Amino acid sequence: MGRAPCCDKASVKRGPWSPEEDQKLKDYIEKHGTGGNWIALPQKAGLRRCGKSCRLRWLNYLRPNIKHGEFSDDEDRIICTLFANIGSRWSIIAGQLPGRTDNDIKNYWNTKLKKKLLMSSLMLPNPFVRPPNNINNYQQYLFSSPSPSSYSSPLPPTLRLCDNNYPTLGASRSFTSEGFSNISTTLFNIQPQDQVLGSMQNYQEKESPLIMFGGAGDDQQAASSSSYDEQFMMFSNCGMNSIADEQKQVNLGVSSGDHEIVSNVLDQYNMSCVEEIKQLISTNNLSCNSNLSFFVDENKTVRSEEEKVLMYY
DNA sequence: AAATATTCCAACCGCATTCTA
DNA sequence: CTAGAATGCGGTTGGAATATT
Repeated sequence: MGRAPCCDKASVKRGPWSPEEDQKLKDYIEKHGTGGNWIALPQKAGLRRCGKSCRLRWLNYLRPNIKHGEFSDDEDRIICTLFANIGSRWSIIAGQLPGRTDNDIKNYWNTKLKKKLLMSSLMLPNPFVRPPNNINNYQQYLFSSPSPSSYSSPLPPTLRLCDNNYPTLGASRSFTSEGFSNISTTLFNIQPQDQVLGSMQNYQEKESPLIMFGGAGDDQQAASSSSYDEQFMMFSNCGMNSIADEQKQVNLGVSSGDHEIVSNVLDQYNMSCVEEIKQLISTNNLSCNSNLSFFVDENKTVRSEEEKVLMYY
């Protein structure tokens, strides 16, 4: 038993509003107001529409002083700050932005602002502060951490390293119609003051998968966001999930066919546990965009755990 | 130029809350 | 006080517009 419909759907017009319908609704409300009864309004206004539909059309489009078009930086900041604090309470957020409707803000967030945020990493905890040592679940930490409103600016211009200082190797190959080219590598020695995302983006050929050794946390975000189609591999002794006990961790985001390149890089740089890792890579049937994590525990046993590398979207 | 994919947003849907008889 | 109606809200979707292949 579902809820009774608010109107007879068969006798009511649906879909986009015509200019004539808009005019009728506008004229009626300007002359008589809503009368506090949306259900009765369409009939009085001579519209074959559901009352709910009329209400929505009026509130989101026809009522005076509705602002359409580009959102300003200030509006972005307000939306970001409020979203970080109260989540998707669109009507409350809209209340802080004169002329904007909840629907408009919701759409803007879902289609544009969220992506913008991802790139600027607003949703990460303050990158200048290393996470506490006693966390064992980085994802939990991330989502429960204090709101990013503690930022001096809600939209930091770039990511930065926290207080780590890892030599970081980036390796990439270009992707052409002939297939993948030979691997090329670059060694970064990233200092805490370096702008990681910026250097990654400068380095990374736009359409290349990326392999990275070293780095942690936001380096991983940088790798994922600056790599082609999410194809990146990251080998780190300080990963997203095991900062607390300082287990070695290898985070991999690999696409199928990458086994060879991984092996080559591992050989070339004489990583510890190379054999175990290579074994895991070859025995796991890695598919495109799959993400695996490998942990090396105190007994130097490599353990694999399939998990999504954290992405905030 | 055509086909296909992606983006965007107005509108819909159904649940939750508030109102009112 | 209570049940049913009305309204508010946020997630989802259809399809037009635009971009890409």
